[in-house]
Amino acid sequence: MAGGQERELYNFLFHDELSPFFSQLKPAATDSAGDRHGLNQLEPPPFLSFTDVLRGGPMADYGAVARALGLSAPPPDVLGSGGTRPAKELMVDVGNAGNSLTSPGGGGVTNPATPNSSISSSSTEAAGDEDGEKWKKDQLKQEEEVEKQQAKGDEEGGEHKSKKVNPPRKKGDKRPREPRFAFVTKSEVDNLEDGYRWRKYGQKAVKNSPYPRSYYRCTTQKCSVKKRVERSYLNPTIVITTYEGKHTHQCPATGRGSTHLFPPSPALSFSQDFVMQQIMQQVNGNNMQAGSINPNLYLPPPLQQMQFQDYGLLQDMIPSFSNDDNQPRDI
DNA sequence: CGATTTTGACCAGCGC
DNA sequence: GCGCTGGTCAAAATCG
Repeated sequence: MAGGQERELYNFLFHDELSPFFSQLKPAATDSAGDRHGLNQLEPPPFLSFTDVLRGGPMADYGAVARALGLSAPPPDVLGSGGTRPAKELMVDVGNAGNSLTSPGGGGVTNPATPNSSISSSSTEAAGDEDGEKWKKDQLKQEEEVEKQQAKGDEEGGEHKSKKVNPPRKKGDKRPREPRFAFVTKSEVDNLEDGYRWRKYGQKAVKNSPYPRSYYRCTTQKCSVKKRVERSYLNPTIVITTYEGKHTHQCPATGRGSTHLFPPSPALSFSQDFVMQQIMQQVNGNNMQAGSINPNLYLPPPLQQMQFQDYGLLQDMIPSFSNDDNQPRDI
């Protein structure tokens, strides 16, 4: 991967789509006076461990987020501080993080004790209990429908090749969203190497943006993880990668002697795997013993994370991400 | 030749 | 109801 060392990575945790995230950026935010909202403003508070972050830690409330982002009261030393950060991360739970791909009771690879699970509950709550209930109902309903459809399909003798036959959903049946995680990455390349293999299945123009959004699916059979990749139109060096779903397999990269010493533990969600990989890259770059790092206990200083739990909040926050002026290129 | 990408069309959800 | 938009499909094109 070309941009491995040349990027700043921002991971966010928030609800709902990323699209409005950048599409609503105001160009005006890029003027020089707006520097205080630049990416370099994203100086999170001290150290957050993954556990902290994923459990809805210190960044969970708007005030903290806003402060950290310099929306209202930026820390005086945020600009250009920490000159040698190879990467910054903010992790965004982009949606139904509470609904693990592995269905409740489905066992699967989900470890109920994973930080991810913790996020989900808190973020789901943040999203609103009603929605949560609704989703559960929808899912149950959909499962029933799917079963019916499958039974019917079997009787009728298989797949007919009309479009849109795959999702046998009824009108009004909302498709349940997978847990989603967005990573905002400063990178030259769109398709960031995350160890998995992806096949592009679509591309759409993004409203208010000259840059298209690409849709990828994990090429591994039976793995339904998807990701979307788009660029910020205000800051083309920023790539927003949104992962949806959970890998049901090990990371191919780790299977063939990748430099990441992290085992693709099924206990970690794919997103965490990814974050871990990013961390390990950073860690390795800092002459640290990757194998000695416990992801739950240690977050390398170069990686600083924030968690946002409210989509509306994100929208408010976005302008602070839009301005790339005088962004520190601390590579 | 299989895998992947491109691209236009289709569909669903949502706001007005 | 209509139009807009996001997401997906699938045939064709391209790549390795």
